[in-house]
Amino acid sequence: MQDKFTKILKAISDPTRREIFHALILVTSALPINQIATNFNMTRQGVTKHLKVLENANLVTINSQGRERYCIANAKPLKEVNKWLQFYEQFWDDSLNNLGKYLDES
Amino acid sequence: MQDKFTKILKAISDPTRREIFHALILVTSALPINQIATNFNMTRQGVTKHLKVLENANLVTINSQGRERYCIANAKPLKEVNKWLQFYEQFWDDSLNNLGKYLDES
DNA sequence: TAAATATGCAACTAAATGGTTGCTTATTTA
DNA sequence: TAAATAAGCAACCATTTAGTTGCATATTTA
Repeated sequence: MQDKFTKILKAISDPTRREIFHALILVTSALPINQIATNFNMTRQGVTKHLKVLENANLVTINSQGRERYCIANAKPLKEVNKWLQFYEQFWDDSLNNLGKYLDES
Repeated sequence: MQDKFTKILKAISDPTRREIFHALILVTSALPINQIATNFNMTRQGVTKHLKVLENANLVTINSQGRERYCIANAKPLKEVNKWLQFYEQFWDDSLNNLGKYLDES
């Protein structure tokens, strides 16, 4: 299907998913799907779909407890995005760019 | 349509576009569309479409010179992604998380 | 000026996305 | 045990996406 990194970026490229992820990060604890859904102007199934995408990117972990499914955010995959960005930092930051050139020439 | 930040994330969430962007960053100079297209296993029009998405996210700047259109990469919008990630760093890095807690309690 | 080159534009396609509704199933609770 | 609650699953829909082909246009170059 899609490589892990692409899944992560696709997951966070949707504003609603970023909102869901952010809300889950802030509460720090795990929340049942219904409780998450009530906070969004969308059907439960819509939210469930977004949660599935986040889960697939490992940005959310879901585990069942009785009839409820508790969702908790996991920021770790974002490290990969950060790592990917690091290479480009020298190109957006001119002073770092100069440093890069300096190191190349020495 | 879409907010600027979402456009940036959507632009880099496609592997082909990341490749195009990366190639452009590496050459540092501006390249005509045809020259970019020959390096990808895709029609010129396909590449053009991707370039348009990148241009829309301001990750690529295009300017005409005669019959050619020169494309150059611009990494600056990636700063915004970096900034967005900064908040979540405390949640993926446990030591920072502890620091955060420590600061909260003091 | 005629041929070649670089590109744009439009139409089309298949698949993915973001969302819905309707119904079923499993677990609680009264 | 019956009603209420939490959720899954499937089908559907409109829009976007990633890509194509075909053709027109503008600029070079021979």
